[in-house]
Amino acid sequence: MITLSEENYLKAILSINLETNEIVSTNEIANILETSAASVSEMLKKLEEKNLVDYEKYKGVSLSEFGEKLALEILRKHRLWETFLVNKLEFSWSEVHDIAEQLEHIKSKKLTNKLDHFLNYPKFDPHGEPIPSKNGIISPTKRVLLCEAPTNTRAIIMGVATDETEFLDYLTQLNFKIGSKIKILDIILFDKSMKIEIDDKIEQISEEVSNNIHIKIIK
Amino acid sequence: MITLSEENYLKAILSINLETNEIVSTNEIANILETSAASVSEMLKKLEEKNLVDYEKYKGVSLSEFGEKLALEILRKHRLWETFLVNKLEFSWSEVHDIAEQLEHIKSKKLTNKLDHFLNYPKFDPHGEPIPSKNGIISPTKRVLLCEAPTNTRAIIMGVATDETEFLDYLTQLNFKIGSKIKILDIILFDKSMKIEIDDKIEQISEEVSNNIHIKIIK
DNA sequence: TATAATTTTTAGGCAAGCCTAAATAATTGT
DNA sequence: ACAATTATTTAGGCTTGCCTAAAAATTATA
Repeated sequence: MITLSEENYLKAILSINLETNEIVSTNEIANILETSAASVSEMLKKLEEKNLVDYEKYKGVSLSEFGEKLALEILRKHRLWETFLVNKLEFSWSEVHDIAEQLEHIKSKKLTNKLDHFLNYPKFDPHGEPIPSKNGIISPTKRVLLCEAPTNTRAIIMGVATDETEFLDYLTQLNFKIGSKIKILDIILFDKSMKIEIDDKIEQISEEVSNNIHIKIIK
Repeated sequence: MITLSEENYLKAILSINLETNEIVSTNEIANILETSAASVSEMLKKLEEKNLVDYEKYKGVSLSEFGEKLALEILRKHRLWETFLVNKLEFSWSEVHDIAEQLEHIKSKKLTNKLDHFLNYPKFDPHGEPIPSKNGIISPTKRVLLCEAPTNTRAIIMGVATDETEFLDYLTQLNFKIGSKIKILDIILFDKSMKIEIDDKIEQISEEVSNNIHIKIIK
């Protein structure tokens, strides 16, 4: 059995490694977990014992195959729960992290998979971070939302962040489709609404809409 | 801050007390928590320190006002999560307990209340146990389901256990309403379907239906 | 009511996970 | 290259929550 602390160490190692792609140092872990380097050293020895990490004293640590599998499961749970909190319980993006931090430790594969199904197999969490699949596959790219792009950006629509019928109907009406090429002509400071060029027409969309459109920037 | 172990002790004391209405003994707690009486003694001292229980050595323990409040919150969370798992994620009644045992320790009042709202303020969990309200009010009666009553029972319909439209429409069609007086005329052994007398008419309903009707037995 | 049986508490220990201080290894700058 | 700095590990201690064995209190029984 893996303890809650061990799970947090694995998660920390994974998240540092996803950022740096390098072997992870004791201090980096200590910073993230807000603990002492001494405690980290101790724990790394235990994780090595359990074959969850590959650790060389004074050199650094990386996840073993098994450790990575577990860490990805925790990350998957974290991001699925965040999605649940925002999409189903109507929490705002900013307040879900601490709760998901607790929920990610709930142990039940069946629960995770049923939650995934209930949420309609989301690919990104409410922060735009990719959700690892059941098999531990994780997209390397953070989603870019239309609302985050600056004026004059040219982009291709990649997906939507919500499946609400009203929203999808509205997109159809605007002729916004996966693959459509758009250009941001203007962003109104007051309400962050956008003037968008699409198919040689100009449409104005609110932030609530641009917030829910996933794009890839081109050129 | 209250620890996970402490929460489990409070919950154990509450559940024993709800059954017996008496001061709770060390051994009873040890049995429920599958731990030693010695450990229980130790913990009771700590809980007393924190004003969570009233404890007299060798005599027994009861929850303080504050301890009871916390224990009811945990019970509320447990039963709300069970309801979520069954009603939303389509778990069966029998497999949710262990998962809810984990979920009940998630700390966020806002989450609990939003979950309650999302579930449409259920009064009973999938096992028919009453769910404590936000203010810690808990109905003293376990729900009785129509499917659990024997032949010849006269009863009044008190509520439904699901809000599915198809189900509610069917009830309307049968003229089953809150307050309707019914009598169980016969229960078919083979499929547990019931012959019910209502308004001088006789209707036959399947177990799936009787399973979802909440009654009060009369006479 | 005195003794036996049971229940509960105390005493002493153990593992997990944290800490600080001290020692050791690795890295950096000259 | 080697001294100074920084990073990491080891040593020794603390708390929480558990354990077993023994002692003390309570309850049951003869």
